[in-house]
Amino acid sequence: MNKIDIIIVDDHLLFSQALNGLISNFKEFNVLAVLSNGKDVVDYVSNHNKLPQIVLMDIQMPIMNGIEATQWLKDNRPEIKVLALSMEAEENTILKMLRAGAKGYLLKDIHPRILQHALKEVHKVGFYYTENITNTLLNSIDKPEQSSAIKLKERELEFLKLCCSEMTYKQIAEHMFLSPKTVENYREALFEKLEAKTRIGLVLYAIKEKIVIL
Amino acid sequence: MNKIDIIIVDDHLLFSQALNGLISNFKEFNVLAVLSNGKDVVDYVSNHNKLPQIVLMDIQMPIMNGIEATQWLKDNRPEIKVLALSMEAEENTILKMLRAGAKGYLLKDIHPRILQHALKEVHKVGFYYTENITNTLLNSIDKPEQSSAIKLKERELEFLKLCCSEMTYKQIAEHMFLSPKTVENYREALFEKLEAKTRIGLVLYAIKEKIVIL
DNA sequence: ATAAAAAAGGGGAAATATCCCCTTAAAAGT
DNA sequence: ACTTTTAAGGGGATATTTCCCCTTTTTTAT
Repeated sequence: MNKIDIIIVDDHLLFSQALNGLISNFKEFNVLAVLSNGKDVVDYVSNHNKLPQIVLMDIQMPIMNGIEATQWLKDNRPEIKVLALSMEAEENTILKMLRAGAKGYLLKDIHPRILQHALKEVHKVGFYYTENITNTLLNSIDKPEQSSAIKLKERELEFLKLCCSEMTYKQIAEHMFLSPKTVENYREALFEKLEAKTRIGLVLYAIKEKIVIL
Repeated sequence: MNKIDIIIVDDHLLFSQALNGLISNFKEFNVLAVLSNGKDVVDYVSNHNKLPQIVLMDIQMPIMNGIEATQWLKDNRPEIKVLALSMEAEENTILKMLRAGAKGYLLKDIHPRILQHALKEVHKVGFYYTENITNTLLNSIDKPEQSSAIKLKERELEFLKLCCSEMTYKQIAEHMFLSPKTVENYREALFEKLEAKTRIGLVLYAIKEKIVIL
């Protein structure tokens, strides 16, 4: 009987190693590699002949996160199924991950048996969506405004991040090598896009959307 | 040879089960139980004769968190050593956990061997402090103000929360039934206490300290 | 009881932020 | 080739924030 090859990607070594042990005990599966960030997956897939059938992917990781890595796999190796495994139960994150191509989304507080079942399903039918995830999707349909849909340009993002410091606009301008007047344009553009009336509003948006992390 | 009895406490079932497998493979240890929050530890310890020598404790858990559970153990069963195992690397959390009586503090991204070594050390000499933790302690000594120790008065807190909205100070004054000039006093007092130079600084503080939740 | 601290309010000035409307040059789309 | 969009910058006015120094009344400590 052929085992299903799996790659585990998680930056918490203790977790990924423990998971390795766990999955290796499932008779259907073989852990091909345990990697610690998205970049490692890209490298692995680019340099090995034997590829995994399933990648069990964390989301928050350094260098290249799970969303970017999943997108890359969808674009370059669509035959590899990604199953997301994260602690993050936030709607936005789930949506981003699914849009990037994940075939399922599990939370880290599930029972090992669920993981085993999910892996088998992903292999057999190509996906595994829990009730949890489905509900989240339903919720996000109900709300008209999906905040994260607002796309900011590189420079706007840079400006927004700087707004979340105690710099004045003049200082921000210097930092961005722009005239204070140009920086004002950025401010006004963001006020409109993000429906903010003051700089505080920009800061609140940036933090809510995790554009800046505190 | 007597094995060292351990209890694992973590609300992420997948992680705790995987950890269980991992530790059970270490020949020196025996996993007595896998529990999912602080309250379960208190119940377990209260109702069993065979007690663990070490509790491997997560921090963020529902019902009763790791800090409270560790404090309870210190007060009621001081012979049981608690080794904290968390993803949270924030200074405040580490300090709280150590003050509550933890004999060490590991991050979840360590190598399994470190965990094994830490458990052995905790059993042998009673504690295991990594370089990481020691540095954090040193840092917190260097800064005179240990953030969460800053105590704000009721009214200051109310004002601070309002600062985290798009209201102007004049509007905040009306809302608090104060003159704009009095509100200015609050602002200046908070600038000093929280070492902020602008209102943005106040907002960042309030969010960091979870005085306002986004 | 009395000194000290806290709470409330103020004057006046300079710096910043906010608003609205406008110009020019480069880039992108068609 | 031509229009549209974007990036960069400006003028000028008003509102808000920030700063520093001050008074009065009420609370709190000793």
